[in-house]
Amino acid sequence: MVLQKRLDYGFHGYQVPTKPRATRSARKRSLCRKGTEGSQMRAFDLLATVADKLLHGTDGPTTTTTDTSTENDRHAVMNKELDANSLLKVEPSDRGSCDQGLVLETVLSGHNKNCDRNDSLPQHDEHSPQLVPIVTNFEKCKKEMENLASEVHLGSPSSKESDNCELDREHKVTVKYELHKTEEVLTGAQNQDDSCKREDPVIWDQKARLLVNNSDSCGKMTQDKNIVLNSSFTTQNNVKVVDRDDDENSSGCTHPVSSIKSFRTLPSSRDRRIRKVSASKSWKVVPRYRDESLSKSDGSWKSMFRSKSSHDSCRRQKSQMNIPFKKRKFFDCPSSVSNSDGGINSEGLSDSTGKVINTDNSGRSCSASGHGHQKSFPSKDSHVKIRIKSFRVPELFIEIAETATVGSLKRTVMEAVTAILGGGLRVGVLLQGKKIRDDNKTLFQTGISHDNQLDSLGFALEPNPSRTSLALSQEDSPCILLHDAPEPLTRYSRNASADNPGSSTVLSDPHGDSLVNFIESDHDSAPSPTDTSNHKSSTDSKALVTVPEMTVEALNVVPMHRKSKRSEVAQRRIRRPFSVAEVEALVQAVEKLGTGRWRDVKLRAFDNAKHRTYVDLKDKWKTLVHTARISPQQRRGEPVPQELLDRVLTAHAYWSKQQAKYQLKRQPETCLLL
DNA sequence: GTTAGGG
DNA sequence: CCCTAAC
Repeated sequence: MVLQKRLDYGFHGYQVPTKPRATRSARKRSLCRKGTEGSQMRAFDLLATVADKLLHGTDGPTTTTTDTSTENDRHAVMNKELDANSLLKVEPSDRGSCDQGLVLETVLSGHNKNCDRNDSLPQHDEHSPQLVPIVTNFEKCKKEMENLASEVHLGSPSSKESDNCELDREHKVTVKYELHKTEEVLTGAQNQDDSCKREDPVIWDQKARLLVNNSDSCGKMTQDKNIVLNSSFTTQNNVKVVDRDDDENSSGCTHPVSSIKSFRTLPSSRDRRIRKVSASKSWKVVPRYRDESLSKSDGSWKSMFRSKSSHDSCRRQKSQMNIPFKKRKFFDCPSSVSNSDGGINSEGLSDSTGKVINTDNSGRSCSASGHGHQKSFPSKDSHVKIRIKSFRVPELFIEIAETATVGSLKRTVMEAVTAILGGGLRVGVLLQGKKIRDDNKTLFQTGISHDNQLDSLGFALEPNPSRTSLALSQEDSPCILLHDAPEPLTRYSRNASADNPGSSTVLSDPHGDSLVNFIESDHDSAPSPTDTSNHKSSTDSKALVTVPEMTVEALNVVPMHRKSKRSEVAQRRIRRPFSVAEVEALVQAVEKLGTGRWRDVKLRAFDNAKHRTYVDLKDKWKTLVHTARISPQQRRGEPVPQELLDRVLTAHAYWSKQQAKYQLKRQPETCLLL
C-alpha cells in the first residue's frame, strides 16, 4: 500500500463578475423584449431570466490542458505551484463552439500566457502559503454573453455606455482554491478583491453612478425609470469533489461527505423521488448551508468580501445550493429552469435556502448598487435596470490526489464549476434582506422599482430543488465518452495505476482501523465548515492521506449536458468505489446477518457512512459475488483480497441455502394450505 | 421505507 | 449506481 498525498482544494468561491455586456444592438433588442415589461415584469420572470442566463452560459464547457499540464510539471505544479500561485481559468474552449466551449486552464504564476486578460490575478504572496487561490475566468461566447447581458441588463439604451465595459465578454469566475482544511481564504479573499479590482470596481462604481445619472435624466426624459442594480449572487456551498477512481480508498476516509441532514433540511419537494434521494443518498458535492456557511463567511467570505466593501453594509446571507436531486426525467421542463420549478421553487425559496450576500465580488458591489440605486430615479417608468456584477459560488471543495495530472485537476474543477453553474441553481431575489417568494408579483409591486428599495435588492443562487444536483456524473455526459472510454472508471483506474508506478492500487488503512474509518468516511467527505476553519492555519493543508491510487482519467470531469439537457441537471451520484476496508466490513456484516437484511447490514457496518445506502450495500454484495466468481484477470478496479472473495462466496452460499431452506419450509406449508 | 432484481 | 416493482 502506498500513501499518497492528497491535495484538497477548497474553492471559496467562484466569482462571475459581470458578464460581458451585450452589444448595443443586442442590448437594445433585449431592452425591447424585456424592457417593455419594465418594472411590471413579474418577479418570477426576473428570476427566470437570470437563472436562464446563468445556466446557459455554462453549457458545454470543455476542459483543455494548458502548457503546464505536462507530466513533468505536474508534481511541481501540485506541490509547489499550487501553494504559491495557481490559477484556474475557465475559458472558452478552442474546439468548442463559441457558445458552449469553456476551458479550464491552470495557470502557474509567472508563466501564464493567459494572464493578460486577467491581470487582476490574485497575488498570493501575501497569503498564507497554504492557500491556493485560483482564478477562473468564464468567458462566454459573445452570443451567450450578449444574450446574457441583454437579459440581465435591462435598461434604456442611453445608459448603455455606462455598463461595464471592462467586463465585456468576460464572464469571470474567480475560484478560490484552498488546501484542504484551510477554510480560511483570507488570502484568497484578497486575491479576489484584487481581481475584482482588476475588474475595476472603481470604474464600476463610477459607471454605475453614471448609469444612475443617465438613467435619471433619461428616465425623466423618457419617463423611464432605470434602476441599476449591482448585486452579486452568492452561494455558499461546499462542493467536495472526490476522486472517483476505481479505488475505493478514496471513499472515505479523506472525503468529507455532505451530511444527509443538510439535504433533509432542504425544503422538501413533494416529489417522492426527491425525498428519497435526499434521505438515503449522499452526494459528493455537498452544499453547505446552515450555520457553517455563516461561520465560514466569517473567515473566508467575510474577509474576501468585506475587505473592500467596508463602507457598505452588505447583507450577508448564506445561500445553500447543490442539493443533489435526482433527475426528474419525466417532469422536467426542458426549457427554463425557473419555469420548470416554479411551483416547487416557491417553497424552496423559503428559508431553507441560504442567505444571500448582497455584495459584489469585491464587496463593493454592495456599495455600487447602493450608489446606483439611490433614490435618484423617477418612478414613472416601468423599466428596471439590473446589473449583476457577479455571481458567487463560494466554497468549492476539491480533493484530488497529488498524483493526479494537471489535466485531471482542471477537469475536476471544471466539473465542479460546471456542476454548480449548470446544475440546479435557481435565483432568489431578496429585497431588503427578505426573500421575495411570490414569483407572480411584479417588480413594481414588490418594490424593486422603487428607488428607496433598490439598494436593498439582492440576488442569490440557490439550489434548485427540482434540478439541483451538483453531483458530477461522468457517465451521463456523452462528452466524456468521447474522451474516455465508455467503460467504467475502474478500468481506467487500473491503467492509471500502471501509469503511475508510485501509487499503489491498494488502499491501506490510513487511520488504522479500516472499518471505523470507512464507516465514518462520510464525515470526512463532508467536513463541516467549522472543521475546516479550524484547520485553516495548519500548514499541513495538504494532508497526507493514504489514498488509493487514483485514476486521473477517472477524474475526468464531464461537462454537464448542454442546453438540451439543462433541465435534467440532476445527476447521478458520483461513483465511490468500495474500499477494501468497506468490503471487509460488508462481508463481515453479511456473514453475520445474511443477505436480505441490507438495512441491518447498513446499520451495523455502515451506519456512519452516509453515502452508503443499503441499496448500495446490496449492489456491492451483488458485484462482490460476481467478482468472486470470475477469474482474477477479469476483475477490475481495486483488487479485493482473495480471502475476502472467498468469504463472500461462502457467505453467499450459506445464506442462499438458508433462504432455500426457508422457502422449502414454506412451500410445503403453502401446499398444504392449498 | 425495504428488498430484490434488471439495467 | 440508477430505477422499479413489490411488499
